[in-house]
Amino acid sequence: MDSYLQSVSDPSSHSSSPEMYAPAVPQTAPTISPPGNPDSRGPTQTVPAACLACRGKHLKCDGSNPCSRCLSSSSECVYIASRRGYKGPRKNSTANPNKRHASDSPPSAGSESCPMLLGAQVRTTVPASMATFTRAMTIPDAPVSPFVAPPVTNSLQVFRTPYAQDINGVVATVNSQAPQRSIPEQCIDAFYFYFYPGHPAVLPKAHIMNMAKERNIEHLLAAMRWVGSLYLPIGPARATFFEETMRLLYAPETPKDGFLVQAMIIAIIGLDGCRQNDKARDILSDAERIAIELGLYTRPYATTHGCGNPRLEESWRRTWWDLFVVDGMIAGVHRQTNFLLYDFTADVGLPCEEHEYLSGKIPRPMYLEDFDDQLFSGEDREFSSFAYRVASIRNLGRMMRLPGSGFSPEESVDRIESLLSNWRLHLPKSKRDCLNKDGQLDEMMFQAFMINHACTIILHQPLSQLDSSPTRDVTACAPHRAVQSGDNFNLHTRHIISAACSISKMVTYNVPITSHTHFFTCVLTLSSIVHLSKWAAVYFIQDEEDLRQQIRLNIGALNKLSSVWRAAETAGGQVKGVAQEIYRSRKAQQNNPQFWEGLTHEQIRSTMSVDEGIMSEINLLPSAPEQVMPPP
DNA sequence: TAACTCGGACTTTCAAGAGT
DNA sequence: CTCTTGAAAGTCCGAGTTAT
Repeated sequence: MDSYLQSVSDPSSHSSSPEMYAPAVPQTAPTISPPGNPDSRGPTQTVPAACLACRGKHLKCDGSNPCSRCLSSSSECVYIASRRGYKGPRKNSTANPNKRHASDSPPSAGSESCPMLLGAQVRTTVPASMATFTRAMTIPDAPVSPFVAPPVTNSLQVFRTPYAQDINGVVATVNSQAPQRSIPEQCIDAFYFYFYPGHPAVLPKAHIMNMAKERNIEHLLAAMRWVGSLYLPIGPARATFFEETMRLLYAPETPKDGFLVQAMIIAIIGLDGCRQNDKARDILSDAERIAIELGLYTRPYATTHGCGNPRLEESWRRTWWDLFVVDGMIAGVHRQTNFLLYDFTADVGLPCEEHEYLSGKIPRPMYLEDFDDQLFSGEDREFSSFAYRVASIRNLGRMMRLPGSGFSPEESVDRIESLLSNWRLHLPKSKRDCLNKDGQLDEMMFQAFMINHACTIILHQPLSQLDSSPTRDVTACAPHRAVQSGDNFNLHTRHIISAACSISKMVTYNVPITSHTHFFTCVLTLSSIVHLSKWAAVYFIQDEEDLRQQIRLNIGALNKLSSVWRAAETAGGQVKGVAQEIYRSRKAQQNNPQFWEGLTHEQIRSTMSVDEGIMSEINLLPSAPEQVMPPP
């Protein structure tokens, strides 16, 4: 972090280029102030930087903030740093590897810089310097959005299909007479539409915009813009948003408060999805430290810092618990951190239901002790979906604290299985699926179930009958774990197959798959490992058609997710590679007449046809990306 | 006729290499 | 270190298109 801070905040660290960006552009703000004094220029003089709205429309910008055009159209006037003249990092950069360039394309996120590829990689203690970021990381290829017109000759044209988001998840196309929305505005909209349902800690949009008028939360807005931009094909602006986010997170002027923790959580998830796990973990550890220093985990924090605003108080409670959940998810999927916050005794209130948060009718919070008490008292009180999500991730923490964390004694496995089953059994009727009362997807319950199923697989796989060695190459989310033999073969196997099927079923909820948390990618990969292991095991031949459908669902989902998250692209490519290997191996086996012994003609024909079917699904996946990232 | 779109001329900026 | 060069990124004029 220090090297990054220095490289960003200390202009003297730039040996040959004194400024990060165009000299005419001040570098102190994420949305930079327009340069120069407009009065000193003649009316026809070209301004050094036009705002995004004017640039997009090819219109003259007066350079003030807000510029006259934005002022008259009441739209957000945003200036971003210029990348003019930049042609990639200097070739002889070895002389000063820490030097940061205007749009420093971070080095390839190959196997070294992309821990998702090598889950077993040991965490580095030295935070990555800014020089380790690649532009490829921040700009996934061909991001798509169902609400944005497909790319046309002029890439800016796509932004002329604006959309707005009703906070309940309903997207309404903005009526064509509404003022045009700037790219940053659209990124914020994309954040709220795609990302927010999965991590609803920050204030709802209207309230965060009001907050921005009173407080310095530019770092939070920058993080929201960057993550929102991942869902939109916005070109170079994304790299700028990313750099501004990273700079502001550690800028001296950024206040160390709950908003910073919120910004960090957003950045952590974005980085993790872009396969920058090292950097994500660095920020996670900083976010945890700051959250603990602030006392975010204590009951009084919300009221003390809520300014008498119940919604803001709720936002602080959500911030702690979302950090808690993200810490657990990162530990669970990569198995390189240890879910630090699990051991932290927090008495902060549990979050309320989403509709209550959005409407502002915030009930008095319930607490984790209430939750634990009701489990033992036997009374079935209903808690919020967020609370069940917290409870689900706590089970993951308990599982991770098992002695000998890889291959636990069966006794311990049984104990954790009881916790997982109890969590499911004690759900109130309204929470037994992922749909709310209106039949809409309840993303908090979705994640709660997702975590529960993932725990089941992680817990039982080592003792299961399925040999996962054919899938050893699938390490996109976590290192491969060899299967040990055990006495309870069939029971463990049934558990993981059932969980893998449940995960595949979760793909079918009728919402954009990219609006789920990006950690769903890793859970899909877990599920795919089970499906592929099952396919590789000849004795499961009887339900291959179901298997084919489940693999198809997983692959379709990974394909969709890869349009936003590079991590999904990697996982999908690895799943494809393994499937091809299994297919080749099956074909080789099938050449041996003994393979077909005892099977009817019909079974032989069906097996071969399902194999072909599975491969045709698999081939829809892109191949695993090269170790060295291609330029964006 | 006003408002909008966007091709493209022109300008600015940077990296790289040559020269001092 | 300065100067030159080539190319990418940026500004915004103005012709063409669309909406009112």
